[in-house]
Amino acid sequence: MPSIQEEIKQSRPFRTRSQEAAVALMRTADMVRRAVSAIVEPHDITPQQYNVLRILRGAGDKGLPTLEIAERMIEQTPGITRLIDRLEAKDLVSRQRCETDRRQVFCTITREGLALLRKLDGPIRDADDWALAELSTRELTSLVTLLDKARTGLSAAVTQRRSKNQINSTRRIG
Amino acid sequence: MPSIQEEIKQSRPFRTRSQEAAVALMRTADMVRRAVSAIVEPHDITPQQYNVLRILRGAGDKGLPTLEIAERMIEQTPGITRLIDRLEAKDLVSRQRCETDRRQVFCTITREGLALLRKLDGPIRDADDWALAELSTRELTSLVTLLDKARTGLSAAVTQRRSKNQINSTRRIG
DNA sequence: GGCGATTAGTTGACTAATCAACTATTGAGC
DNA sequence: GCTCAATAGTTGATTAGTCAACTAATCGCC
Repeated sequence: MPSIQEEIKQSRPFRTRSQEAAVALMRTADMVRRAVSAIVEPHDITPQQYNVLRILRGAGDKGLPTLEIAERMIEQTPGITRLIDRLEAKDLVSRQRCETDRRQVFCTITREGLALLRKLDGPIRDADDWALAELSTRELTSLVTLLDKARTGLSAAVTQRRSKNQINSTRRIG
Repeated sequence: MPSIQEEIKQSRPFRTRSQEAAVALMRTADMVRRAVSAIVEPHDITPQQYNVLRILRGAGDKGLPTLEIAERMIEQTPGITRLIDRLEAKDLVSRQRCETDRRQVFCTITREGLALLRKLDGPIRDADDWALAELSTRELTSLVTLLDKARTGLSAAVTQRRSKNQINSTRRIG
């Protein structure tokens, strides 16, 4: 098994365990991201676009307003408009302005979008299962619990930089 | 504590625990990435550029060849050349062609680069510690162990798409 | 020592992400 | 019902990431 120190060939060991944990977390997540990428890219969508389609399938027929989708994404992005532009261009998503509140635009997954997801469901589930096959059910539960706990602390740290819309650019004065 | 189901407001629960774990992993990693980003961006470097500087500091005076850096990065990227171009433009890194093997280019961190890292060391360590403060030392150890184990399975799944150089583009025929 | 294969890295063309600034619509208070 | 603030989303300009194709240097080996 690849200890982190070995894997990144860092000469000195980690100063703190939390630093080691943070690096392990990021490296593992990157591998998962690339595994997902390898599955969805042959169908000409990115992992983020896949994420949007999954969210919209979960949302059902009435769809969701654009920024609501952005909030639910696994990786937050300010580029939600153009992300959905690209999905709309491929006819995987359709948009319609809300009549009761004309500021909002509801996005819905199309038949084509649903068909694409159905093709990907099996491979993605298999990949997740196989990728994490090293871990027992108990270990998976434990991992999820630890990650949930970590996010509790992190949500304080990140102080929810994007309230709803774009990042609120807390940059230095200079 | 925010259960994942709640957090992403997914109507139906996860089909498998490994899927839930994969999502928890990615969401947590994204939060860590943004926390790091919030610290390093005011100094006009990206988290990836920060990662390169850290690697080069670890490598010492003799530096490292370009692609060796790419291999050690937390998030793999094929754009290593231009990433280092940007660091060189800011005088944080210097490059020098290797005399014994003129194909290689050794990259070294500059005095300015080291000075920048010194400014960031404290805040980054504090952020890691504080962010993961919800977890006890035992829990952190457990988390690292579980993540290491997960990567063992994943490295088989991802089948090391980039051997050394760029991604070897195993794309569909059509 | 010459020739094909391999390795190291760069470049060009294209796509995607980012942030600020903008329009359109709604809500709140008077 | 008018004005000011807030919300929802888009657009423009710039920067960064991606992949294929390329150059240059070295290696294997006959």
